[in-house]
Amino acid sequence: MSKSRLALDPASTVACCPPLTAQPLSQDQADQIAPLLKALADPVRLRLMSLVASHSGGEACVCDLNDAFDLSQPTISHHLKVLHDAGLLDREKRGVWAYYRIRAEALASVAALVAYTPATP
Amino acid sequence: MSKSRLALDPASTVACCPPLTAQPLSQDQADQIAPLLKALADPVRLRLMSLVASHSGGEACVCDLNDAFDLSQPTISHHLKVLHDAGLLDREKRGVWAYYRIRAEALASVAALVAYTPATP
DNA sequence: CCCTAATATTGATAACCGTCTATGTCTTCG
DNA sequence: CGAAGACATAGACGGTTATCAATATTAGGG
Repeated sequence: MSKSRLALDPASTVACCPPLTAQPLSQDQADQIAPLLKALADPVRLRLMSLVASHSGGEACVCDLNDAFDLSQPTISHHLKVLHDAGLLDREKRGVWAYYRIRAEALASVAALVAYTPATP
Repeated sequence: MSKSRLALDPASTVACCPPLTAQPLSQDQADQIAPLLKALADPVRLRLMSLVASHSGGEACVCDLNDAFDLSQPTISHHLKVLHDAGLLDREKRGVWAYYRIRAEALASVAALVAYTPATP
């Protein structure tokens, strides 16, 4: 099943797919990448991603993230889990704190998908 | 009443937002762009988008799209409506047939969001 | 004018999702 | 050890979604 890409982390197998506009996606390709978009498709999770990404050092502690929202701590924890399970965030526990950081490869997969390659005449 | 077109001023649906990795998204920005991702975040709709985009002439008739799936005609019609309402597809009725085509600006909004602008040291 | 074919809409149902409260698991510190 | 703090997990609940069968709508052809 090796996709012959630069595999930095074995766990993710983050797809995969040619641009939407290049050729019809197979069902398998669509099934692989849809979960990534689904994980992103929530306002809270989008803000979490942007907070993590733009935090100094490229990582953010849950304690910082909780304060940015009017939501309960378990709710934020749930959203972080969704993003982590989708392969969009890495988690590292250091002492009592948990730090999250963007998985650039996963974002790149989405970017490749929605890249608009101009004309199909 | 039928609000089949909610905020369907096309210009307003093509947000909006800086790259995820550039700075924290405001809640308003997140609320604007999340629906686009939500509309995309389904395997059937991803395949519909890619089928439309890669069809000759840049447009596809529903009659062509139905045959590509093992789903009922109303289900495909529903997914096309979701994409249309999100501003991702344009619809044109010609005679008995309905033709859909990609709204490049909407896709570009998503592309801008997930674009990975390298390091924030 | 009806008949047929192409899409859209409606209404129902089962599955899923976001949120909360309550509780569990570690880790550190006194 | 035992208490406190940071985070995760479990379970419940209301709202949303994907799907289908049935029906409505519209357009073109006899």
